[in-house]
Amino acid sequence: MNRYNAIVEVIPCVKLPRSAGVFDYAVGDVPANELTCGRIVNIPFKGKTIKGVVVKKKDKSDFENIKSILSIDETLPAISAWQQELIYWFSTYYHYSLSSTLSLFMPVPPKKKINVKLPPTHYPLTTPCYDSDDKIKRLAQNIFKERGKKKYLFFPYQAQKDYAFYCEMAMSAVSKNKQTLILFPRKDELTEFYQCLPEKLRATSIIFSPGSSLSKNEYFRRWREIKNGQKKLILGTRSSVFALFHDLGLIIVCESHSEDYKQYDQTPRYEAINVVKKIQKTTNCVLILSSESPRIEDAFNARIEGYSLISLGRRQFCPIHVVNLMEESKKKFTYLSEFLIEKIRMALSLNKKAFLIVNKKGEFSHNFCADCCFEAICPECGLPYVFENEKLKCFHCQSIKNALEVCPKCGGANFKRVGVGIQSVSNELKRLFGTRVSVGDDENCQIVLAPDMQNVPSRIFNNVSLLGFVYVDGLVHLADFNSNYKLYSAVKSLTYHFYSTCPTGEVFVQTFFPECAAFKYLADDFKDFFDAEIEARRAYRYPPFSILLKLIFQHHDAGVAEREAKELHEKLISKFKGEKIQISEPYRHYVQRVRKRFRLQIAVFLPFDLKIEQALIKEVPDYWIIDKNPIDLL
DNA sequence: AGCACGCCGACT
DNA sequence: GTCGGCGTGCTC
Repeated sequence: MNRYNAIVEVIPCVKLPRSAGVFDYAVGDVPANELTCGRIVNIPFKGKTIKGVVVKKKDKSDFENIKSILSIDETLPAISAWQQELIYWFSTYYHYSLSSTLSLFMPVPPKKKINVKLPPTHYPLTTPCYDSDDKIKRLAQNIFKERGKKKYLFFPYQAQKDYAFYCEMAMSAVSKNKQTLILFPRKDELTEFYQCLPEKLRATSIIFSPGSSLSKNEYFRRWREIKNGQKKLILGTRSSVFALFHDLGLIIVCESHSEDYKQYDQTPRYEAINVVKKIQKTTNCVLILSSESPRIEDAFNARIEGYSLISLGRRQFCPIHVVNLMEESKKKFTYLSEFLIEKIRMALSLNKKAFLIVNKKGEFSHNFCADCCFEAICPECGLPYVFENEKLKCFHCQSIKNALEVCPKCGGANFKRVGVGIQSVSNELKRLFGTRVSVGDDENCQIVLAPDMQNVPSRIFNNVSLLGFVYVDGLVHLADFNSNYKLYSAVKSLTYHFYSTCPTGEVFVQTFFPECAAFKYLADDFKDFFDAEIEARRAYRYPPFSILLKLIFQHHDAGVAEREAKELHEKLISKFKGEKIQISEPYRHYVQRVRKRFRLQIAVFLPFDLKIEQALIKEVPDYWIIDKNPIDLL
């Protein structure tokens, strides 16, 4: 086995644990000159035949019982150099094995060709197209003209105009025969955009996001169309960054502040934005991050790397008014300020709707025994029961329990229900304005309440003239490095969609904490919020001033989980003491049990030194979950 | 990660 | 006497 180049290193296309590396194979009967790096080959692996990618040729292997490559896959184009670089980067950056990373980028080809022709997913054309104008055209042309300038932060102006701008950009790329990727936070936003695509773009566009609506075969077919360069405009959600693009000229990330770009509940816990940033570096395509409130790390990074800031204009008369509930409550404690009530009354009198956010479900958020202060807690999740419909409900696990009649601690029967809830606000509004109030979208109601800011479809703003944030203070109480940003960006984003539909409307935000950074800068430029936030993060060495890792271990036995976490913590402390590394004590997740398992977490703050990071990760067993750049530390 | 192998408890 | 629970170990 010492023939020159007789051995190749192969990344097998299977999911393997973090610690797995590349695998050696003998060239065997395959013509060695065709076996170039990047070629996709069929290999025997664990008794099965699977695909793999050749990444290196060498003379000998340290491994004893080495198997041979079966054949080269002639039907699939090779993985190009920049794509290999991307796969290696992803693997090291997110501490995810090369094999697992490869299987993200390379779907399994269907076993045999099935010619089931599904009718093409048909979306009706709602509005004809976006109307572009000279200003939009000029901006789009300038971007492709400017030599050297590749990276942009785009500050949205008005949804229809911004969409027109994306189309112009995509059109320019198509005319240069380059591919464009446009990322959307969710499928809803994607389809909304797709519905209004000009015919010329639609003909060369392809929606690339896996899910129930897309069969494995269809997904593979589209993957190959993108890889071959047959389609030029790729629309997708988070995971479409794993398409292997043919000749990419442009990436646009819509609403880049969205948490949906981070896979925070499943391994690998990656960020689509960091992946496209890497793609930009390796392909040198144009990258546009679009958001009124870009992620702090993106804004910080943009400043360092000299991103250009662009926009179609500034909204002149669309302010956000902050209502100080602390002041209002001096007269009488309230979650509904007289100011806001008056604004609702005005909207109704003009036959307009009011859309209100109450970011707390149920009726009352806490149930106390008035005598001994015992609070009813969900035994499964450890979170307070919420009072709703005369019952106790846990909005985390959805369990329902009869309301307590006697206190289990002191035997008293004297309960008090406190705290805000969407139901109690709804009841209060019904009392004030009659029955024209609904929780959730209802055509017949003039006052519509919603429990969250993320899942609000733009069409809901039709005929709405007032957007009110009645209660969003919940996030302020959470002691977390990112909660100010979460709150600020969510309010900004919803306001943008509202003003896009209703430019003459008004926006009000109620809070007991008007001095909190999330509210203080709402009416100002993003820069003002950013300057305050970045200083806070610098002071505590939070990202982007360190690399933050959240290490997670879960087990159905609380004792086992605690012991395991303590053990790893001690090991890490002893090995990395003295380095520029901060390691938190193990702490419990804010939900006591996640899917019946106790969850322990350790937060690690690292310097920007890959060697140190990898040395630390080496000590973390495969069964621990690693969340790099977590969206919170809760 | 995912799947096979392996060793003990509740059944026909 | 078997079916099946999930603890341990391995993939060139």
